[in-house]
Amino acid sequence: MFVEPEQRSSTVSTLGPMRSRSFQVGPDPAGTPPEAVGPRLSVDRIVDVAIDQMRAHGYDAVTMRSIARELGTGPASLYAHVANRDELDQRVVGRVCAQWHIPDPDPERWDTQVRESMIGLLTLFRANPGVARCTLGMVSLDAGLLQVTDRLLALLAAGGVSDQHAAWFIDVGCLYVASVAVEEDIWRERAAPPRPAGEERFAFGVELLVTGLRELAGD
Amino acid sequence: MFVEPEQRSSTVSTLGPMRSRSFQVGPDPAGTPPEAVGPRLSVDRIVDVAIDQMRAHGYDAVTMRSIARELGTGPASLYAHVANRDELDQRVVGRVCAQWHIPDPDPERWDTQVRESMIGLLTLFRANPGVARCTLGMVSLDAGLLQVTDRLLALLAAGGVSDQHAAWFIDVGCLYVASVAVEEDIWRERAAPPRPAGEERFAFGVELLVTGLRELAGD
DNA sequence: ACCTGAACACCGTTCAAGT
DNA sequence: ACCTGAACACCGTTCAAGT
Repeated sequence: MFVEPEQRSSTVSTLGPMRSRSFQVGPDPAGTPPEAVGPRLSVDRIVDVAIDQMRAHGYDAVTMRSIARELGTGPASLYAHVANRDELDQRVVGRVCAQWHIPDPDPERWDTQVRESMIGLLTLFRANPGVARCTLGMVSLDAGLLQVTDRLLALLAAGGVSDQHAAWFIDVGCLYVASVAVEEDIWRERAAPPRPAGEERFAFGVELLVTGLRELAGD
Repeated sequence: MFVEPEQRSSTVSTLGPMRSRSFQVGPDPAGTPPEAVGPRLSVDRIVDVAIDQMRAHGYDAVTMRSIARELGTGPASLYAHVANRDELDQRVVGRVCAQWHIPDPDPERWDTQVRESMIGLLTLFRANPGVARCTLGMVSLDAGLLQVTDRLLALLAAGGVSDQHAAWFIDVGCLYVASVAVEEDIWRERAAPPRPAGEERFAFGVELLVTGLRELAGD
């Protein structure tokens, strides 16, 4: 399991160590700080590369060293931008989950909306193989989900779910989705065929949780 | 994160490399093969040490090298008994889950028995910190649970749950229990106080799953 | 068959030094 | 402040050699 020489797409790989300020294009009015035109390293660039490498080669192939290599530097340079590997993984989850769309609550069909949201998260993990594995080391998925937690809480509140139950449900639900995604990643890496009836199995788990919640909120 | 000199309990640490056949006690009739009296290394001894070290120092502190060190040999020696680290982790889970007690089905209160079984698994993981983390790399917990899966299926059958739903429920249920145990391990390793209301939170998840199952099995 | 020492090809992280 | 080379203290695994 190693990272190949990388004939990956576009821009990133063409940015060698010789990139300099003189390549600047467009207006550069008086006070534009240097960072605005793209410093060699940044948290965003590091997270970008981490996600790209996970998608291309799987979670295990991504290391501080492989990221640094692609950015044309040594591993030590990354530590000016992220504290350690754990923080990097957390930021990767944050970046991906920021794309998670949760609808405005419709009290008539809040449970369907919850089901759809959980499927949406799985879809996101499937589009970014390896990222789900980053969540396993985290104490709680919530840390990477601050942005969307409020919208999820609103959805559940529309169904009459108490704040406490809602918080616990989000915990359990995200844990379930992430676990399924991690399993799928492992199968994919072993080049095993996707488990038959995988979709039904996932739907059943979602159904268990939502039905349980509807029932418990009813009384 | 390193393994301390080990002032661990009883027998294991006193078995030095000088252990010899002459310590044999009891009858040794004609044909007893040498393995019967305890070879220096064996899968069981390796798994024993792995579990002991996880309990004492956490999952991350246990490596092929730390296990070999305690057994008075080098890491290469372990590979005569286990194929790799993944297989070792799987055997650790198998050993611990073999202690999982699942009651004979009582159709009157099958759902309570399911609840109690899930609490029983969490109790087992709590008694063996670090072991839950071994399950995360496994494709499915089932691999380490062959022994008890049949008894769980019987329990669910007594509640009128279909075989397919039962299999899926066991998957989801075990995944949930293991995830909660892993979270608790991480908190413990960070010396953080156990999350307040942790017990209630776990019970809520169990309740979601069992209520959902009862409802879905009802129709 | 079982065990070993030594090596291979890696890790994450630190640190003094440079700009 | 940001970046670097070199080093530290590890990993899992392999392999030729021993018994």
